[in-house]
Amino acid sequence: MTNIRKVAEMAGVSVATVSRTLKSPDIVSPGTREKVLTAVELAGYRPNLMAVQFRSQKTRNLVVLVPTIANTFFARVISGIQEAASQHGYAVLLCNTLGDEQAERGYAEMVANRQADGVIQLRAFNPFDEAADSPIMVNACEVMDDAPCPRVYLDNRAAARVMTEHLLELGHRRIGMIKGPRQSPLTRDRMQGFRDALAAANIELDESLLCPGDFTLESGYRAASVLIETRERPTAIFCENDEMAIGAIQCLKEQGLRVPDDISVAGFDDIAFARYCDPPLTTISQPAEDFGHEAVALLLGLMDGGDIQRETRRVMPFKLVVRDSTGRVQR
Amino acid sequence: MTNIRKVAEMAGVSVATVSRTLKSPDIVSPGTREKVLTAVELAGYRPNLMAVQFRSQKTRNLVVLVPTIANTFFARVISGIQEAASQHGYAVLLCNTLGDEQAERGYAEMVANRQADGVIQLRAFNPFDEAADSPIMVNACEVMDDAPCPRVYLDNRAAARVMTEHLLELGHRRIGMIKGPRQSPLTRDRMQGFRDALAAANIELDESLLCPGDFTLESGYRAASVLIETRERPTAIFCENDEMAIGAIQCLKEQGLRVPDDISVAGFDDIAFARYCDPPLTTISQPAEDFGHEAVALLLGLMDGGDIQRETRRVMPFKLVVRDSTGRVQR
DNA sequence: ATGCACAATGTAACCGGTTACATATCTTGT
DNA sequence: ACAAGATATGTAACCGGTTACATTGTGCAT
Repeated sequence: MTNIRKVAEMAGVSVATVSRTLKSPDIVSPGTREKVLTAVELAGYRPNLMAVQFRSQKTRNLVVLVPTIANTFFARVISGIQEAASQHGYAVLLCNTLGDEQAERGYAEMVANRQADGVIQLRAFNPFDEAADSPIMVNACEVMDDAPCPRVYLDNRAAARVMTEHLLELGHRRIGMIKGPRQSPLTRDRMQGFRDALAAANIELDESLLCPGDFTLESGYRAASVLIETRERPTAIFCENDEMAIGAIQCLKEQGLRVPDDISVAGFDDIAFARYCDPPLTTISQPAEDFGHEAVALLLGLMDGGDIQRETRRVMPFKLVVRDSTGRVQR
Repeated sequence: MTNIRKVAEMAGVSVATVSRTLKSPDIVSPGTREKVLTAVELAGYRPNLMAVQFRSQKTRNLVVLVPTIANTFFARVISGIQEAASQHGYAVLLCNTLGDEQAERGYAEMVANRQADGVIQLRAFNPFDEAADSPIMVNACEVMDDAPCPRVYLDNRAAARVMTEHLLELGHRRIGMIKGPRQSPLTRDRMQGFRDALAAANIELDESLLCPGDFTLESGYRAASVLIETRERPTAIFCENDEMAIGAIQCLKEQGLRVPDDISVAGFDDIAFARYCDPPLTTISQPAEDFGHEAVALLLGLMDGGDIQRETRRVMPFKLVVRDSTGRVQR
């Protein structure tokens, strides 16, 4: 393989001159520059990035820990990360962890091992040693309450409250909820927003209308089948993501219920399918790609040792998108 | 940062002994091994992977070029790649190219630059210099006819033929098709399978029933709205992927048509949503994750210089999944 | 006791860039 | 004409592992 020494020999200069010609052309004389560049061309020389990385102790790789890439919302966030990263000359090492904490710890070690310069964690779990109090990490989407790093997230509580108020305005009083995994702070926050709205409207929450789910289509389907069996059926169901909402709608329709005439359904995330299901889904839209952009920006800032502190937070905006899956309550 | 020399000093041995203790413990005496291991522990020593990679000239990174990560089928393939790669100690560098050939060429250079050991390309495009006749690459899913590398793919022609025969058996004679992007060999092959089945049944193909699409929900919706305006409306529509089928169904229902009573719709891929749309979609299921596993296996074989040749091919199995979106033709 | 095989460990070259420092050459002001 | 500074280029150390080769030590056969 052609290396810098061979090129130097061909051009009749020293290795330092070759290196300088490629990195800061302005400090070598035009004549030598010409000689070196033709030699580079002739030899088809490409600097060995591994040597560069080794020397500079920077990989220009970012590790991204994602619970499931199969989730369309995460897929969009990753697109955003990828886009921002390559704009800044970073590559993305994707790690589909399926929530396996041991695997996440392993991937986080890639930073200690110098396979990557930093980590973007999309789940509320700290894969670093507790002792390390300032890991090179940014936590996005599902954030920890006490993350020792910058955070990018949605005000899930406020968003859930807005959606609940929308349902209340349509006259719904018995509202079911299909929740995410128990340990997810997303679930806790969205639940809290739901409670806030009910409390403000002086409505008592019927705990039997809270159903667990895990953000998959299947779990939404199963949860809906449970909810419609309750003694007094809810007139609306608020699902913590769109996949579960779509699963729920399918179940309701199979049971002969009309959406939204007999029962309203709301989702969360505004994935592409939300607009194309039947009926199109009322949901909360989030700027998924921007979560990715912002996470990368914070991580790069953190690595630069700039003014990004571990307390830094970015709260992203949301929007209530009303489509046809929610309607005025019938009596 | 603690390096091997510091550990050697702490343990009172040479750097070679430390290296050997960690790489082939059996060739150092138990006594020294003990000393070295405690020193490693004490110092919290982690070998600098960049140095290791530099020395060995192997990165243990694989580049994956994917047209859109937002496509649920590709998301599953990537899951499979990731899984197989990490089983073999490789990390995945994900590159969401959006079909930008310039970007793909740039990512392919990561191999020449030693940022990665090989490439998995999920699109029918050769990002390497034509001159390089054996790039370290495997082409999967959308494969080139003349790829200079191993291939993993479905017999799309046969699968499309099977689906078309299913529609013919249900009595359909006027069948529309929503195609993928013109330049995709997937489209060409599925079209060919479609033609094969019609020809075998002695049915002439009405070219006006072929509609272009681009594998997105939106394009399926638009194409369907065009198809139902044709003078003599088709009784079935075969879509080249599930996203377009779901978009099409939504359009048909909005126009007051019942699926499958008025018009049947078939998809391709069997994504998770296919089972949960209304009506559940008849489609072709592909072992998406296995495409990923197989692609990694071939790539590793290619890198080992084993018996994997550039002519090697793996044809993956498919299955017709009949659900409720296709039905007997009404008259 | 001598020689030989083999095991355990040490020494130092090497991978391929980058860059601090040294050296040589050319300007410019007095 | 000469000092001082600027400009251009070369030399070699360095990053942190790995490993060929050298060295030393140990056991065993003769």
